[in-house]
Amino acid sequence: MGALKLKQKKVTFDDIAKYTGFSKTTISRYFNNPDSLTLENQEKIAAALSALNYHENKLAKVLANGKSEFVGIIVPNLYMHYYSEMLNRILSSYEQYGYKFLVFVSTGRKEEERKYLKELLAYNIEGMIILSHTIPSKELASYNIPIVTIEREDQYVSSVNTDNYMGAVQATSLLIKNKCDILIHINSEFPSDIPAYGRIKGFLDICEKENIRHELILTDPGNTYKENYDCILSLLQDIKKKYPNMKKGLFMANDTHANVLLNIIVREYGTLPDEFRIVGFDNSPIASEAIIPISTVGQQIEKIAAEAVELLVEQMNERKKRKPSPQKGITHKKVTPILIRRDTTD
Amino acid sequence: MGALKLKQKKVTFDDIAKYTGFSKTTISRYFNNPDSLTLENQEKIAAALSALNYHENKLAKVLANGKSEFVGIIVPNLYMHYYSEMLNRILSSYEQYGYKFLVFVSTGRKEEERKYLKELLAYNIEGMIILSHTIPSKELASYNIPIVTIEREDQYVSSVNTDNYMGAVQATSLLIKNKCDILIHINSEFPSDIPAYGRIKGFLDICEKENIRHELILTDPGNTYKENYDCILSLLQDIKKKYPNMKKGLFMANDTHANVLLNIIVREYGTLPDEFRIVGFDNSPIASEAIIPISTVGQQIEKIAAEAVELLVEQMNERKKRKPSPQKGITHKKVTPILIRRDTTD
DNA sequence: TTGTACGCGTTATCAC
DNA sequence: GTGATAACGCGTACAA
Repeated sequence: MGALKLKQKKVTFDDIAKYTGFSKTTISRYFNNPDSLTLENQEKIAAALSALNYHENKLAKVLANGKSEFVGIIVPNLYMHYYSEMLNRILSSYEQYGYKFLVFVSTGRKEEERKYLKELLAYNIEGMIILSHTIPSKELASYNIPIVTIEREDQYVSSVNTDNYMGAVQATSLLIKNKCDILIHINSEFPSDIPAYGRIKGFLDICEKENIRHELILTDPGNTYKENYDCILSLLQDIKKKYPNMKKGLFMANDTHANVLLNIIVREYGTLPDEFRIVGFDNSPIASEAIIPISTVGQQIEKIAAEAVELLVEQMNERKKRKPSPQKGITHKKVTPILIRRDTTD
Repeated sequence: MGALKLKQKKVTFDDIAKYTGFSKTTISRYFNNPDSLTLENQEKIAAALSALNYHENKLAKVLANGKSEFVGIIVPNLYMHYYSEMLNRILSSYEQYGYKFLVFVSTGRKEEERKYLKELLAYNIEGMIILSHTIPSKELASYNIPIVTIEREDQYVSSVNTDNYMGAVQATSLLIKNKCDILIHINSEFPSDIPAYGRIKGFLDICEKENIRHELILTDPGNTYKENYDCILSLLQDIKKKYPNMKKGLFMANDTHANVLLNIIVREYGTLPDEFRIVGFDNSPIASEAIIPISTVGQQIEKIAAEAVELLVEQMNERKKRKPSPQKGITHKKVTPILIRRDTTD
């Protein structure tokens, strides 16, 4: 062989062992149980490590002890601030727990998402956090691995969700306090088993309880700004005709829609007339960046992420100890949102 | 042992081998070179796989053949739309290339980021994509592993960047065509070796070439909306005093700042007076969601991500073939941005 | 076309 | 406190 390093062979415990005169076992112990070595020998090994420029190989470690320190994540997308911020917070938990995250973005197609799950399992992930809505929780549960979902259907798995019902109650109550004559909630149609349905229920319950005139509008406003705009513009025209001379309290499904509505109104009136009060949902950046800062129901993304990771870590630790594992029941946590009053309400 | 599965031992090639009467090798071939088996035997093995409910173990595979199919990513944050959208596109390349992504969010601290790099290397990643600015490219290059950076200092590594200079040229030219009397570029101070510096240079070059009166304002407008607002409000007041009765063309560093500026003006005047023309940068959602849709220089995030992944894949493939590898020189790609005219310019 | 034997780099289980 | 040796699950010469 020539002089130059042709293969860049990696330094292993074996090399360290030969170099120091110890056995591989002792080198392993240096990392996993250093106190069992004499200080002198610890130093010898430490010197060898830097002399040989050793780099650890976690894959070999995983194969030997089964602990990959991997967590899988599947998010629906990253263009919605809610998801990217949630991912941000989840990833940041590395500092605290040391888990590494394998991240997939869903296309919404079941078959592809199953491929993701298969890949994740092939890498011995210890658990996963699912935000995508594609695979039913029953199927997720069948994988028999620690799972926590966030803000999605969660009948058969552990989850952390915003208390959407309470959020809607807060928003609706604020509009009532604003002395609105008619309350309108604009949202999309979706099944009653996903957490966001609580927003609709909360709105209806409070309106009925307080005996306030109200209307629920369920429609699909599309995915682009233009589609949102056209849809909400047409809704607003109907509303103005239907409820003239009444103070209208508009509870929008999210801040993006609230902003569209606000823009339409401000472009027409030059300002937000007293006749309209608006509350959004999420406290995404657009709510504060809007031409008139939007009152909104603030999801506590940081807290949700923290609780989700904590819950998952608990389950993963559980699994490392017990053998038969007493099938600890699933846990559903709720995080209460915070009403943020800005300038689209009194 | 009791009757219940206490350990959930995983099915391995050995189990399949015993079940079918073949050797492990043949099972391995079934996956990696199926054509070398008779069709009959392929079916036998396929049957065994589902009978025993086999699940592949990629970690073992990696340990044996060295190909982890892992790519590491370090992003500065995910609250900026630019980064989350870029991550989105990069992750989506899984469909095309099959690489799995280990994602870290930088805290900006060098020591911690080195820990991330160490972790990534410990898992035998085949390459990495770096968006964070923390570690100098010289140090990155020393890791001696395929690397592509995006929109950051890139002297010693391959990279894909927006052609910031051309973007600035387009924005500035648009303001000139709008017959502005004075052109102002508001940006932050940063070193001249990062790509974004091209925005400043492009602005200055065109203004001087066209002999247009101009001013460059370098300042740190802070990280929150409030800080942005206060800073830009004060800047605007100065500008109005300094250039009364002149048509002012304002080229902002990004759409977020452009939106803040726009909001300040619209709140004061009720609209955007002809006296002000505004161009942002990035084409982030806020540009189209603003009270008046903002003209901007659109970064082609999807294209940048695609080029970055392609470049990285090339390098990773290169490395799989050659032994001494002729140290293929580093590559710097530039993607031209697209000027998007909306309503804050004529 | 199929099988044998060993290597990948670490941990676990016993010994001493 | 330290060391042999056998896993962990799969790939790959080499042989047959």
